[in-house]
Amino acid sequence: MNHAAALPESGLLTGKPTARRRRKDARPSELTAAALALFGDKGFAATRLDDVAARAGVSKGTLYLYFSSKEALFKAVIEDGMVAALAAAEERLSTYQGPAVDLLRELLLGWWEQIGRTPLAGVSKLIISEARNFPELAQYYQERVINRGRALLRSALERGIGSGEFRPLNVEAAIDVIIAPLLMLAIARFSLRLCGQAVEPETYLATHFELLVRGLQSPGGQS
Amino acid sequence: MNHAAALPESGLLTGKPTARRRRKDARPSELTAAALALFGDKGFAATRLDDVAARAGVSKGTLYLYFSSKEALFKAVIEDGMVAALAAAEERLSTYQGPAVDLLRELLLGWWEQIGRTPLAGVSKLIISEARNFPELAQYYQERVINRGRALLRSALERGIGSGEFRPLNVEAAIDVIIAPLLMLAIARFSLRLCGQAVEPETYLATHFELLVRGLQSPGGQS
Amino acid sequence: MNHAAALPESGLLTGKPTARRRRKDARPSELTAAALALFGDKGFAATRLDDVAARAGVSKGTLYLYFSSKEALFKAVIEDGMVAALAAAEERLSTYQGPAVDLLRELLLGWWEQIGRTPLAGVSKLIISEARNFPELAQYYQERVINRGRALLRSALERGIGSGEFRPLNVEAAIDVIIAPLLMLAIARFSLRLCGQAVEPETYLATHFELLVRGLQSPGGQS
Amino acid sequence: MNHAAALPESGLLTGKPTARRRRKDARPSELTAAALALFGDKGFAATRLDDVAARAGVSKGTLYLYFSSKEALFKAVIEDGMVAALAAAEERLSTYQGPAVDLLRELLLGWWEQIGRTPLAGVSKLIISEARNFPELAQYYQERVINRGRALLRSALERGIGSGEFRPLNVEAAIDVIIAPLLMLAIARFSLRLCGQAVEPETYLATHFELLVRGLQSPGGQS
DNA sequence: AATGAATGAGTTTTCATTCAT
DNA sequence: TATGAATGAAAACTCATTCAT
Repeated sequence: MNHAAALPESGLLTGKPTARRRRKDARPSELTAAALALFGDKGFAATRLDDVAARAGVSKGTLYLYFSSKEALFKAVIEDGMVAALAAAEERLSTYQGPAVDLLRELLLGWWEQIGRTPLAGVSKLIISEARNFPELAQYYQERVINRGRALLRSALERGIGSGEFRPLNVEAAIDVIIAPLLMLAIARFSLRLCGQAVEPETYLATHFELLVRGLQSPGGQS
Repeated sequence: MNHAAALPESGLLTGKPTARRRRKDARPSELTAAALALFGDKGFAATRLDDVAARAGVSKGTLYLYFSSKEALFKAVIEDGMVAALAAAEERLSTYQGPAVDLLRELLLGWWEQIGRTPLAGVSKLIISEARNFPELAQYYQERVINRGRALLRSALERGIGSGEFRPLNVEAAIDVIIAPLLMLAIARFSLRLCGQAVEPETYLATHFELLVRGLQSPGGQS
Repeated sequence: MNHAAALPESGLLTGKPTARRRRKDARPSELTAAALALFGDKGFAATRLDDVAARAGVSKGTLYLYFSSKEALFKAVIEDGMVAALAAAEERLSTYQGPAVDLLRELLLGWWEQIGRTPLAGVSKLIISEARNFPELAQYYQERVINRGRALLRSALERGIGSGEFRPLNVEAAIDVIIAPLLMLAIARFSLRLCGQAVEPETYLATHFELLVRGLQSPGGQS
Repeated sequence: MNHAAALPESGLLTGKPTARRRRKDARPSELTAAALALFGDKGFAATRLDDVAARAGVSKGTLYLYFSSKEALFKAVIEDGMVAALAAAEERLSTYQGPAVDLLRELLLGWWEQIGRTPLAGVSKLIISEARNFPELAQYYQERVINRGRALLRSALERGIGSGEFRPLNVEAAIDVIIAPLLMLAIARFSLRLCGQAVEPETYLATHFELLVRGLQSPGGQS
């Protein structure tokens, strides 16, 4: 379902590396990108396919060459977003070995760099707005993206607790509390200035991190 | 425009305390309540007025006796939500005089009791989802509800910093970081289980508060 | 599914015998009548709902108040046609007791009077044209209408053979041969002048009957 | 316009008997054959050119190299069918000199062998279904095919009446009555099992012939 | 006040037709 | 010649809004 997978050399392999062919391979991701921008802005139901097509620079009929319905386009948008989000997470995941505090910082800043400040952030608002209208898709997203992100945080927290850096606490609840400001930052870009309104994202993230670290540290910690 | 203002005793005051009269006065808020439930669930565009009418137990035409358009109904839903939210805040605001930490706890728990766990929480998701489609309304909400909530938090933080309970920090950023987990808790009720999925709301809020207090406290504080 | 069933007194029974109510009850059969005329003329796919609505004197949206899709309308057309055809057959069926030859004449002429020369004849062309596109409906029609008509003919033939009026023959094949000219007469009204072109339907039917009776009679019969 | 005229030896005559050349010449009739199959099955409007192209093993664009529009393709299908039907009739027509009864049998069986049981039978259903949508074509078909077939039957009947084999009757009406079972047999192959359902085509035709001959014979005939 | 049948403008969807390759 | 991606006009379908009752 990920149409962006067309590698540069695919033309060579399939034997017809024409400009037209290259265009066709790129089309689906051009279309989902245009759709993401509009769905993220207006929501699924309020977005007209005419506008998606116009934004992508094609005619309305062309959308139907690649997606069988508006709903199929929506699903592809989310799925492409998931693939990209997972790839971004993959990169951040690395095999970090330092202190848990530093790992935590990496996760927060890495999320911002590779998701929060990119167009992918729109997927967050979209999923939140439309989850009830597309329950299976929402569950899939939950399992494949959200739970995976939570697992990254969980391992950082557990490592910190294990090493004595962090005090013992309810890890699951803490994960949610840590994620919430990130999601709100992403959402705010496509909605109200609910948070991050008065400050730059970087300042906001720094404050989040600072509060967090102090909140997590063991009482007799490195204060 | 605010139909929720119809207090229970309005019938008594106007001298016609019949069931019919009370019913008539209650109509608008019955309609906005039904609309809030559906708008919060599906979003504005995806909600049909047929369904709103059916949920309120009236005919579609009746909606137009009270609201001149779907958009007017939407605005009334938000405005009713604002009035109720402000009334709830009013109550919490009181003239609390104890330690800033206790005030902070009161704000968080009071929000949960009077907004987060009530149907009003749906307004949060709705505003987030539709802000871009109704910018004036969103701004109005921002000014009247969000900024007011932020002011409450600001005064608590500043009082704590002033008294030495809390360390100096970027207050505006901290406000956002404190609000985010609350909003996500509200949103999660009408969307994905994005957070609060594995734990009870009360546990979640307790963890949020605990992390927060430790994060805020002055280094040499009452540890 | 037969919307024409609205009896004159239905208004009384349901308590609101208003003109509007009477109209609503009559609508579905007005719509299927308009649809039959156009489907029979142009076929299902080539008929536009706009035209059906215009012929019925309503707007396109009104069609959707009564039928959930073009296909549902088509099915209602056929089903209404079936109900009417069966009612017509019912009447002809009576308890005829005379010679088989006379019964046969009654069946042929009765078919013409109550189906062949009425708008119901359009259903025959329609079913023939669209059977492959609506296989379940076609099978249902086959079972409920065609097989029932065949049964009527079968009993007439078997009675005649039993009484010695008719010579023994392959009854099933004979039924088909007898029906074919009737169907072609119906079809011709909505298609080419394939048969019955040069002669009046009554003359055509008389010739069919005459050939048939002579073809069926026992060699030593009533000559 | 008649592409079926490409005889097998056309390649030889033009001096380029390569497979490619033969393929090229055969294209139009491959396309009309594919189109006949689908038009006969689904009707003109419900058939997509995509499907015609796919069935013929070419791309959609290729259709337009040979036919300027869907309607032109339809006309070619009918015209090819007419040419083939007339050629088939030509053969049967011969200069038969025996008894009229035998001539009649030859016409019925010959029709079955050379039209009824071949794909040409599809043209009958197609013309019946689409006559109203293509009136000029229908009239052309009527004049060139139907009337010619009727003329064959007419001459057989008149010969029989002239020789005393058959009794005097309304010849035009009789022609229609004789043709109807043939057409229905053809139609049934592409539609409902309206007739011929319970018996084999050959049995059906035999019964038709038998009834017919007895129905036609003079009272004092060769019994 | 309340109803709900009717409307028609607005959207999605289809598919014959075109045309650059 | 052949292809198939792209188009856009036309058709199906939806639903906010109106209005006679």
